[in-house]
Amino acid sequence: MELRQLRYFVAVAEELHFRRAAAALHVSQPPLSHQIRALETEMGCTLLKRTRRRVELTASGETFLRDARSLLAGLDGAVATARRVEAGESGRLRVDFVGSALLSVVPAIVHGFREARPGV
Amino acid sequence: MELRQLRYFVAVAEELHFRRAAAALHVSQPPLSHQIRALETEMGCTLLKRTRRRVELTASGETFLRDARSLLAGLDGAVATARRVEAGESGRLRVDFVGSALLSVVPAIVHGFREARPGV
DNA sequence: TAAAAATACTCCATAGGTATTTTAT
DNA sequence: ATAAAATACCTATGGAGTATTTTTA
Repeated sequence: MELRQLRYFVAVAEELHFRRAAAALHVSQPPLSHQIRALETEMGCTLLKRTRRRVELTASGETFLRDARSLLAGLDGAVATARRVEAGESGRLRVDFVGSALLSVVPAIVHGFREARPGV
Repeated sequence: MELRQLRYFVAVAEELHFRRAAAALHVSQPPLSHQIRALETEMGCTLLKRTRRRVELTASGETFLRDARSLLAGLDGAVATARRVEAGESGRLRVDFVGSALLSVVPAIVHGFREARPGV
């Protein structure tokens, strides 16, 4: 399985139309159909129900669509995080504090920092 | 970016050795080096620091390794979930309950169910 | 019958292989 | 000097394109 197949699947699931999805992806319709079928074959799932006038999501398709979107978004986030870490390497934060701050201020700062920069 | 690159990166990060990672992936070393470099170029990050005797992870590499592993695991989970939904389609669960259970038993069941079948 | 997806085939981009060079200790 | 990654180059798998057929409402 490759990310291309997830991206193609999400596009078809959003358009519910292979030709329009293909246009949105800047590819032609047959390769798109082929990749979706390869994905379904590998997963052993029928993700889309094709009828003459409409394409609709099956139950497993609905489920996988949510997960695929979340994975693609997670990937974007992971790349963005890595880039921030890369950019911050030469500007590492120096934190000095007195002992009494250890159990109050520092944990709060760290907590906020980790929320702002997930994965760091 | 493609999943192959994430899988290759995780393999190299685990072995910290291109040749051994290539062997584990059943590919040869040059294509592996090439894919890792393509990944780094696309991300704009130096994920690995290559020296003569050792390969080591940079800060962004450490961060991205955690996220890549989590994404790959998430993908496996998503596929497994979709397969369970596919298999369960003809056996959907019917739940009946009395009003008084709404605020106690049902939430507990749903909670346990969602833990057992993430994404459903 | 018409609009849309599936097939058939062709081509080419690129993933992957082999041979070799470069590099760092 | 040597072990390991990078580079150069070639091959071939499979992703993508065009033309066409099949399908079903």
